Amino acid sequence: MLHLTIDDFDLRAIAESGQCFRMTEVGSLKPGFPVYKVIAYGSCLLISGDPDGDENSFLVSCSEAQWENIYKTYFDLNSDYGAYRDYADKNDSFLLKCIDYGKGIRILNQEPWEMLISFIISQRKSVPAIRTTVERLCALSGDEKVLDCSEWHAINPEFPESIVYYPFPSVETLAKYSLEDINSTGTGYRTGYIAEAVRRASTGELDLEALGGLSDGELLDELLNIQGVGIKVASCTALFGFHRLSICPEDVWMKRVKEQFYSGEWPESYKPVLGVLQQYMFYYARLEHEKEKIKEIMN
DNA sequence: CTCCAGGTGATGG
DNA sequence: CCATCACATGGA
Repeated sequence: MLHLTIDDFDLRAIAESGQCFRMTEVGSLKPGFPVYKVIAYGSCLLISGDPDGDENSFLVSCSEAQWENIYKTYFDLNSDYGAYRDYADKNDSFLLKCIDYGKGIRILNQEPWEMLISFIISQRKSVPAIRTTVERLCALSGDEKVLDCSEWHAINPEFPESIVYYPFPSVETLAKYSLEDINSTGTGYRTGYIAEAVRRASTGELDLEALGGLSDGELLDELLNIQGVGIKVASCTALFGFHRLSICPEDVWMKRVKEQFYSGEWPESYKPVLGVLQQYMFYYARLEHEKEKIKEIMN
């Protein structure tokens, strides 16, 4: 277990801002200190706030070397989010409110292949349903790994001693599955889209690694060539899988925000980091909506 | 049981 | 170009 000091970093805001489906709460060290399980790049990390430290103190389950080599980049900790937030216009009270609310958000550096498949699955599904289907797709491989949690269990006996997890399946792994296999995970009408993307990736016709060198526009065009990938899924893959921070995925929520607060057009000055600003807005809009729903139920 | 979910492609004007 | 519509399933 490693102790770290991390500035401008909010686990909940990252986990709940709709960018990843495999970062979930798995218990807590004590009330108010949830532990998050993060599955990425073939391994699994536990991370939580440090009950004995200040708000910038965190505990992680990996070694110093793993933290430096994998997770610092994964959590995008070498970027200055204060500089991104400075793009906000001082008179844009809506964005300032979102930024205040979502301070600590990071745009994770996730794997392109996982993003592509996950966001194909995401269309017309709720986030909990997406998580379920992605987990089932990962478990299909039977490639069961076990994470030792004894140090966490020692702090809180209610925390499990070990956690089983499955890495996200590679192209080669997915290529072994039949349509029925894929469909059994709950992919519904998107099963054919996934199978076709897998087929193209396994023949080399689709080479995601090679797309990293393209411009934003070229990258989107290549992604849009994939069946079942429209502008929304392509944008999410570009932003979350290729870290293209100027690309803004426009779902129903962002369209509403754009109409209501920006008269249908994003300010030109926001465009270089619109993907980042969008993440603050999305997080705010979604959580405010949840609050409204709760109010309705109470009345 | 009903309703809806970080959409997309096909079809028809 | 824009408006509709079907689409499979899980979660609430």
